[in-house]
This record gives sequence, structure tokens and C-alpha cells, in this order.
Amino acid sequence: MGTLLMLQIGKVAKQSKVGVETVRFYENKGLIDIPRRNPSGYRQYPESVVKQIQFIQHAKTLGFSLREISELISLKSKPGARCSSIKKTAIAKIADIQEKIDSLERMKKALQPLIAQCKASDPISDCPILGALDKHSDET
Amino acid sequence: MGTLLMLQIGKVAKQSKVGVETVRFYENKGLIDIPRRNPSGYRQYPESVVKQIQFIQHAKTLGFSLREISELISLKSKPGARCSSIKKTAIAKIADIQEKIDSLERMKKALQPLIAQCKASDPISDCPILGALDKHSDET
DNA sequence: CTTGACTCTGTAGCGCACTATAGGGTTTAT
DNA sequence: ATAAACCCTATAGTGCGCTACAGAGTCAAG
Repeated sequence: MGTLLMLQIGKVAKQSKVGVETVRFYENKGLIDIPRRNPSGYRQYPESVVKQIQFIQHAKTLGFSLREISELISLKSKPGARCSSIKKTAIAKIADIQEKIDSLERMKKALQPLIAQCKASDPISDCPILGALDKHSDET
Repeated sequence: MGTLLMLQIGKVAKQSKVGVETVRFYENKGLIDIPRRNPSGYRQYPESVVKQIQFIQHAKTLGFSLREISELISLKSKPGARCSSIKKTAIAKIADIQEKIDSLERMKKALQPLIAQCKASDPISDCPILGALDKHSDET
């Protein structure tokens, strides 16, 4: 029943495709289990830590911050917890993403017509882009 | 012909709706003209600086970073420059914005079906959201 | 003549997610 | 015995756009 196949941090990092400093960083942030140490102080990881780090990476690609991932992890291991807590977090995240999209779309929509108006050979004094920036565009 | 109506930094800040530290910060970053000083070292601004700060704020709402705004400003005051340089910058910025939108859309599209699958009353061990995070989602 | 509201400089801190550096100790191979 | 490749801690630095000090000087009103 001994815990075979203990990994040093370098192997963990390589298998998880992150740097060793990132692994230690995640440990500091409480995102992964604190590993045992061998007699000389080296971290000894069970293979499961690789999955934990991949969980973090996947959550990041979905737009979750490390702080939010930390919450997901604690929800995950809360005994008897229901999906609703996770679902709530995910719904909030979608709203968050949507807000960012909307903000970027507004920028795009403001910028596009200016570019269309802008004739590349015009002197800069007539540039509609700079013109727009100079005006009080206090209208929504 | 004297320069009438000189403003102290507090007035400038109030009229531009930013903090006084922000005005000094913009000065440090070379985003606004360096003002004269009165005998006791107070900054004395012409009214035009308010427009300069508003230019910065407007450019920010269009998604430009301070570094990029600094470039816009130097293009602006380059003698004989053509619109093409500004236009190029604006087009690059749109591409930039579009990239961010695409990335956020990908997140949204990945998250939405998981939320749809997730029944709030399920135990967390069956949660499709956590399930997805645990898997090797190495498929694009 | 003192109070309060302004101004000045320079430096440090924030939040994010790392990344790098200094200055060490350990393990493995030759 | 020594060198390479690994590991350790603690701290500082990155980029962004501010924001907040500390410690000092200035100016107008009462």
C-alpha cells in the first residue's frame, strides 16, 4: 500500500507543461495539495497533482481567474455539495465574459466607421479618427 | 498676447474628470505637454491641456493603451504626416479587439453547453462542469 | 497668525499571474 | 573528486494604469 511513483517537481512541471516556479506558485496560492518532502526537503508529488494542475489550466482557458479556480476547488471538495454552487459560479462567469465582449464590441463599432471614413492619403489634420478623439463624444 | 487663464493642476483634474495624480502621471509618461511653473513650483496649465487629457480618455474607451496613445500623439504632431499611419494603427487595434472577442467567444461557447447540462440538484461528483475541467480537453 | 486647502517630490503599493534572481544544498554520473 | 543537473528559500521584478503615502512648502481667508 506504499505510495509508489513519487514525482519530483521537475517531472510534475514537465508533465503538466508549466514551469517549476509555477508549481510552487500554485502551492503558495493553495491551488494544489501540499506535497510531502523527502529527507533533504525535496517535494514528493503523487501523480494526481498533474491532474490538479491540468484542472487549473483548463479552468483558465474557460476564463476563470486563479482566485475563482480556488473557489471551484473548494466547492469541489465540499462534502454533500450540490451542482448549484458550481453552476452559479459558471453563470456568473458567462455574464462576466459577455460584459467584456460587449465592451469590446462597442469599441469595434466605434472604430470601424472612423476607419472607413479615413482616406490614407489625407493629411493628418483631416483625419476622422483623430477628429473623433478630439471631440467631446459624451453621447452614449 | 499674454497667456491668460492659467489653471492649477486641481482645476485641470476636475475639468478633465481625473485625479491630480493622474495628471502628473500622464506628464511623466509624456502624454501631455510639460507645463510652466510659477515661482513656487506650481504647475500652470493652459486650457488646452484639458483637451489633451480628454483625447487620452477617449482613446482609452476605444481600447488603446497608454503606450499606443502616446504613439497616436506623436503621429498627430508629425509635420506632413498622412492619415495612413493613423489608419494602420486603428486597423491593428481592430484586429486586436477582434482577437480578444474571439477568445472570449470561445470561452463562452465552451461554458454554455456545460451549464445547460448541469442540473443544480445533482451531487457535485456528477457535475458536468467539473467533469470537463478534469478531462484532457486537448481537442480544439 | 493660524488654519485649511491647495501644491510639490519621491517612492511604494495594488492586482494579476507569473518569471527571474541570488545564494545556497543534493544527487548522479564519470 | 568534481561537475552537471536537479532541488531549496526568499525576494524582487514584469506590465498596466493608476493610487496612496510621507514629508514638505504655499497661499488666501478669518
